[in-house]
Amino acid sequence: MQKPSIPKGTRDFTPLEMANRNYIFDTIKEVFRLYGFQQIETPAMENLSTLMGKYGEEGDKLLFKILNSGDFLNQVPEGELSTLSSLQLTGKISEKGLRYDLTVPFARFVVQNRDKISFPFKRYQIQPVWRADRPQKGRYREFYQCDVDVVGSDSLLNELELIQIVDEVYRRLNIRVVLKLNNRKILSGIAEMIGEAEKITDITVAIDKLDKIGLEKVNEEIASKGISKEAIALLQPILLLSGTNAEKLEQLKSVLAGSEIGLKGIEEISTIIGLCETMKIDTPIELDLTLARGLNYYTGAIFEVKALDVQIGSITGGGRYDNLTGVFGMEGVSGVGISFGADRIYDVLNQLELYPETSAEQTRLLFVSFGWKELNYCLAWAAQLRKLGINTEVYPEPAKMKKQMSYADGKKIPFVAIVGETEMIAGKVMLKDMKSGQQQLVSREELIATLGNAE
RNA sequence: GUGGUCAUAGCUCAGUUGGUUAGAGCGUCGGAUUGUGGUUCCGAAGGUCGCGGGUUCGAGCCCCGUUUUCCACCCCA
Repeated sequence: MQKPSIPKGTRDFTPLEMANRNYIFDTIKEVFRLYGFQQIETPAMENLSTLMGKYGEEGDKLLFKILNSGDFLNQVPEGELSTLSSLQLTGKISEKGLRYDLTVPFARFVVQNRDKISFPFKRYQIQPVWRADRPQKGRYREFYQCDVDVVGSDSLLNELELIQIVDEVYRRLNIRVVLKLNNRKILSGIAEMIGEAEKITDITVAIDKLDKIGLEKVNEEIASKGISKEAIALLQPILLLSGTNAEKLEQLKSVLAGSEIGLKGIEEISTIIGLCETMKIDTPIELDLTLARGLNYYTGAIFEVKALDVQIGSITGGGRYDNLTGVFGMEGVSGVGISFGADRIYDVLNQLELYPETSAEQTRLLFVSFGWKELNYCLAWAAQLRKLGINTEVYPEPAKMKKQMSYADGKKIPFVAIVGETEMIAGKVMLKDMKSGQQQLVSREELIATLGNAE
C-alpha cells in the first residue's frame, strides 16, 4: 500500500475550511458585484506562447509547463536530445502551461472576445493560479486570486473605485489594513532625473528593499549595478522622503521638477488621493515610493494592501497597465486592476480568529430511525422540509441509536427527529433539541414551525 | 535557484549513552446502556519509525544519499 500524498505547496480543504473560504469568496464577490463587475472564467491551462515573456525571466521559470500528450519526443530532432538545453527542450516537448495569474489570461480574453465586449469592460475572476515557487509562509504553489479589472478607460475614477472596493472588502472582513500607493511614472521620473533611465528596474528593486536592509545597503546595491556616485547622491532626498502624503508630494515635486513623466505621476497620485479624501475612504492610504512591484507591465498607479495585525506578505496588489493587450495585437487599451489573495486573507482570518458563526451551510435537522419502514416514512417528511428550504438529512440506514445520535452530535446538527413504530402510528416524530436535550412528540406543522422560528 | 530545518499510529507528540516485545493523549471501533448524543468507565484495532544505502554483534537513535515539511533569501498573492 502506498502512502497517500499531495504535491508540495498544495492543500486539501475540509468542510470547515471550505465554509470559511466561501465566506471570503462570497464577501469579495458581493462587493465586486456592488460596483457592476461581471464574472468570467478562463481555462486552467493556456498556450505557453500566451504566458511566456509576460512575467520577466523569473516568471518564465516559475511557470508550470504541461508535457505534450502522446509521443512528446517526436518534435525533438534525431540525436539532439542530449545536446539541447533544458529551455530549448521544453519548447519542443511542451506547448501548454498552467496560468500564473489572472491578468494575462484576461488580456488574452479581451482581445479574443472583443466583439462580445463593450468598453469600459469591468470583469471579475476568481480562480486558482499556479506557480512553481518554493512554498513557505503565505506562499503556495496553487492558490486563488480574486481579480477585478477595468479595461478600456483611463479615467482615474477607476483607480478610485478599486480603492473603494478594497476599503469595503476589508471593512466587511474586519481586517485592519493599510493601502500603499505609488506610481510607476514617478519611478520613471526618478530614473530620468538622475540620468539612468534604463536602470529603472534595478533602482526600483533596490528601493523596494529599503525597510528590509536599510539605506546604506540599498546604496551599495545601486552602486553595484553600475550607477554613478552623482546619480546616487541625487537619489538620497527621494529615499529619505518623510511626512504626510501631501508633504511627500511637495518634496517630490521639487525634486522631479525637470521630469515631465515624473510630474505626470505626481499629478495622478494627487488626484487619486484627493478623490479618496472626498469619498472619505476609511482605509489609511500611504504614498510609498519603495513600492515597486515586480511585474513589469504596470505603467501608472501601483497598489498594495498589507494587513496591520499579521506578519504576512501583501494580501492584495495591483496597478494600471497601459498596453497589456498590445502584445496580443490590440493597441491602445488601458486597464487597471487589483487582485485579492484569498489564501493569504484566509491565513490572516485564521490567525486573528475573525470568522463569523457560519451556520448557513449546516444541516438543521437529522432524521433518526429504527428500521427500513421508518426510513421510508422519514423520506416524505424530509422532502417537504427541503422544499421549504430547511437543510435536512436522513440517516441512510437503521443503525444503532447511539451511532446515529453521535453523527448528529459530531456534525453539530441542532435538531434530531426520532422515528420508531410509536411515532409512525401517531403520524408524528419525536423532535429532540440537541442543545437542551429536551424532546417532544410533534406533528409536521409543529416541526416546521419550530425549525422556522429558530432561524 | 541558494541556505537552514523537520519526518515515529488517522492526528498531536514521547522514546534515556545505540540494547529484549516502540509508548501516550486525541480520534476510530466494540461494550457498560438491544429507543437517545455531547460526560464517565472498560476493552480492541491501528506502526516497513519517510525512502535507499552504510557503520555495528545490535540502529527509531550514528553516517551518507534522496524525498517531504516548515522557514529565510530571490521573487511574489
